[in-house]
Amino acid sequence: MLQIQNGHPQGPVDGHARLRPLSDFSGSLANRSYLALRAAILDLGYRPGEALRKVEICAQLGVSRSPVAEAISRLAAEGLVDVVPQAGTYVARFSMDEIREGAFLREAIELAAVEVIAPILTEKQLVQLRRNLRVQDILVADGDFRGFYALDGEMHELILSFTGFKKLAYVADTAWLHVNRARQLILPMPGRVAETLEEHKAILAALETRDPDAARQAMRAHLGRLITFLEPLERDHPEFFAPR
Amino acid sequence: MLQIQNGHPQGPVDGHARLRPLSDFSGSLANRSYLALRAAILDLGYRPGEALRKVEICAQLGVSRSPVAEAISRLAAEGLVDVVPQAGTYVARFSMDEIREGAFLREAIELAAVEVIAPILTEKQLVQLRRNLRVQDILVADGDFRGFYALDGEMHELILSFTGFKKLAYVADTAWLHVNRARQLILPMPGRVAETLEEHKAILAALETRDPDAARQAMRAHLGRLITFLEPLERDHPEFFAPR
DNA sequence: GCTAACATGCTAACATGTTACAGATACAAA
DNA sequence: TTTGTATCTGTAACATGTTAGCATGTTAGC
Repeated sequence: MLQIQNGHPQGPVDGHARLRPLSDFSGSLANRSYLALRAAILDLGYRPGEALRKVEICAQLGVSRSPVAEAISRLAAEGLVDVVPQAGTYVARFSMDEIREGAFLREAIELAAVEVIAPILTEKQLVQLRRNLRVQDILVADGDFRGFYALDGEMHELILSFTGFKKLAYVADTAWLHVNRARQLILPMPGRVAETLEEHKAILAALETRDPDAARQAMRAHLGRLITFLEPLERDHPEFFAPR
Repeated sequence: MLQIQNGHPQGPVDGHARLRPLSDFSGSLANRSYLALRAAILDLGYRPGEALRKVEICAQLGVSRSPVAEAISRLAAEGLVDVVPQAGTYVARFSMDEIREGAFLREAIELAAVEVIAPILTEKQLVQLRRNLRVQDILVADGDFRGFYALDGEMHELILSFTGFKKLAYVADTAWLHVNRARQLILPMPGRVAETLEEHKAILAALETRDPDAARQAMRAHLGRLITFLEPLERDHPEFFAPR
């Protein structure tokens, strides 16, 4: 996928303890290995460009190469790692193109979602959204950014689930993966969090009017603002980005 | 993923010759096995609900279980097969919900695509579209439905590629997989093909005006018509659909 | 006849041995 | 110094042996 021409700069930072134990996850060993690796990559525990040593990972997780191989092939499909045949596996570097593409895809999905659900939202569903927003309010007041991000994600997930389509959230999340990884580099700014909350409220308000176009507009405004905070990243952290 | 509770009805139909040889494909053995299986499933060479016998597949393709296992895990991720741990792998049945979801996702992507490209299309890109449409015209006149479907796919691919995003076409195709499989059950109707051509022309016409809303509308009309032909399938071919 | 314990066959999941290629290094030739 | 070639190392890709869970058929018990 990505050609790495010469030398693979940084090796492991400390050589261990970046993977949570498999007992934290559920499912087959392959699935658990996948989740453990994915979490570590998204947390930047493995740094972009770094080589993944399969034997080391096997030892750390206490499993054989088979489940780890399957985990890595799934990560490759999502674009989180680059596999160079017969040579090595490397944590994918950021790419502003991929981030923009993920944002575009997610925007397409969420705009289509609010458009279809706006006219047919039930009172029960609106209650769920209102409750979520009230909690967001409290978390912002408390300065609990981590909690706020969780509720943020939940709100978007709720909206997608109201379409009745089951895999939509998965596709949107996969698209958003690179954005989420990049977001680790941005310190949460109190002002931005308050703004985000206002944008969420505007989305709910539009949905309450049951006007598809208004809902689209509110959602577009929200997602459009997000990307503006990501654009400067390439300048600020060039070491994590793929050379152009 | 899908719970199969009781008995796995139909076995192999003729037991062989449904897989094209690996030499027809390129890449690693795992990738080639994936492509061969995928093609066979989409062609309905393997029927929905049928069990996939890994050893048989290995023998037919002349490879060991490893590449076939990876191929199957990819197919499972795309929802084309259902893996029941320690029990068996079955070709996924159709599900009208999944078909609708795929259509929704593809519509979301293509509407977003025409919306962004409409104002910025280059003359060169328009020429590509016009040329594609002229060929479609000829193929319809010749009654070459197979060729027409190929050009149809190419046109949608062109439009997505003009956004500059690389994986968009892949996501749209994956979403469309179930629809494509279901489409095998519909005989091409000359009238419908001519209609489709007109819809394609309307899309190009809208793009030529560089009006995003007109382009959205034309694309929406096109994709919306398609799904109406799929809805009767569940009634006409209940044996291929998952029980509700 | 009906139910439940058990035995059997088949499968995915996992472990591990083997192969072949990419890439680095060393060195020879120009 | 540069360039080409041989070798050597580490890795993914592949092959195959092993384990354990599910479905089913059979038999024992009632």
